[in-house]
Amino acid sequence: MTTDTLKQAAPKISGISLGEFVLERLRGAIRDRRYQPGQRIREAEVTQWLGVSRTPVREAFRRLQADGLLVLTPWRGAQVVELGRQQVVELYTMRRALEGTAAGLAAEHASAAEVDLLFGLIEQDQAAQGEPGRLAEINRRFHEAIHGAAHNRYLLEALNALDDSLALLKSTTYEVPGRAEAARQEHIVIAEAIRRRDAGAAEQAARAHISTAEEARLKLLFGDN
Amino acid sequence: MTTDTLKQAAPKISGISLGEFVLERLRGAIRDRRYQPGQRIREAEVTQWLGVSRTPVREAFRRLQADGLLVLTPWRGAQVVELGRQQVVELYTMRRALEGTAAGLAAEHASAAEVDLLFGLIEQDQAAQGEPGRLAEINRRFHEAIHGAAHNRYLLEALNALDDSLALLKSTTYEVPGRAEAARQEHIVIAEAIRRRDAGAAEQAARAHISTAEEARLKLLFGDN
DNA sequence: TTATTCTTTATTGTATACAATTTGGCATTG
DNA sequence: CAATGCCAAATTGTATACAATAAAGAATAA
Repeated sequence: MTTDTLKQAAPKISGISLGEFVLERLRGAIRDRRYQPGQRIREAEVTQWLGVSRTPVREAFRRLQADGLLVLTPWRGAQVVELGRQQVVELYTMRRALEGTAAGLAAEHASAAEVDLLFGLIEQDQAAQGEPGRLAEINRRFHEAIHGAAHNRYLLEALNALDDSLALLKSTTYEVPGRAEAARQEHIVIAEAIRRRDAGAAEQAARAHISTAEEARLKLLFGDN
Repeated sequence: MTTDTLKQAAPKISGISLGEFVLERLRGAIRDRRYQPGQRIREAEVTQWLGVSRTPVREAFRRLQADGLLVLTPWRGAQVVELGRQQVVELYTMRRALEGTAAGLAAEHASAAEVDLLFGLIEQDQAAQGEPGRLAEINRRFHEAIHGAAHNRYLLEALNALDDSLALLKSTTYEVPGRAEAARQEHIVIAEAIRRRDAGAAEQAARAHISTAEEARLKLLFGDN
């Protein structure tokens, strides 16, 4: 078995359906790279792992296909998506557009509490110097805060799906020397534009932030320079 | 039966799976409003309509849920999504962002043939004056041409999903007096920006185009002014 | 009569049996 | 030895039986 040897108990009385249960477990396993890109996932495998029948497993497969995490080939089943260089570039192009839009909308719609949250996270970031794990977590929450402040459910969904796709990529860009400090500075520029309700500046700052993140990512993955 | 009385023959030797077959039929039925927003779709109904078992029907339901066309409630099954005013506004916000991005990318990446196609469609549009059906079709192809010229598969997918969602709305904005002429002028501005490779101008023009379309749509649906 | 509880029925969630298809190995042949 | 065709095993696609749940109606009591 690829992931666990233990058969996991499926929720018997839990409110959610088995399909949802399997979906979340699989999504988690892919996010954590317990199923790696390119790897084939057999139905029987998941069936034994989670102690459910094939039906909910197949339902989960369909959802993950729609989210762009699995490729389903007829009669060959599911494979975790593998991202090539071109696809990474295209994903970052999408992310630049969506994060820019989110930042712009946040500048228009964010509540005072949401703005405070952004600056609170910047302070936490300052305090977490040199701890890559915590930095990545705080970074995630900073972006989630902006996504939420945009108050657009479709945009939020699209950004979540994008994050899942980017989780297919190995490691974090915070491993690049100096990336953490650069990111914090960029975050400050974005947050300040949002605070002064300057949608255009917030959008541009967010786009620039994603562009530098993309640069770091491509360097990390493919040794670009 | 809501849609057809005839039992449709499922493809026996066709290459695609029954799940895909059901998916496309259902998507079409929702696009054509044979299943209307808010309407409940029972599995047994589709089962009899298309002459397949419940399994492929349920697979199709899952995909349509992921695409935002169906709401699946546990133990209550599928309902076609109903869009309220707020959701329409949020969808158009997304569309403004994505169409703007597509136009900007098209300005950077479009081939000569793709640019020619855009202007060809503008000429066809000119010739189809006063035929709302043909105008809507040409409009669709114009936007598809831009989406394709952006050369970004994730963006393309997102725009297609968005189009499906907007198909949930009744009628076309071309019913608004003067909308056809305004749209053609806006198309020309976009196409010319793309031809002279001005990404910023193309993005702004596309955004403005979506904004006027949104205005027309809200007027049509909710009587805004 | 009205409210409430129980029962029945319709509908969806899950498991499993069966059919269709692919894949890998083996034998056969050039 | 290499190439090709065929068979068997593994795997997925589909149908269906059964379980769980919710919704609707009937019966009873206040």
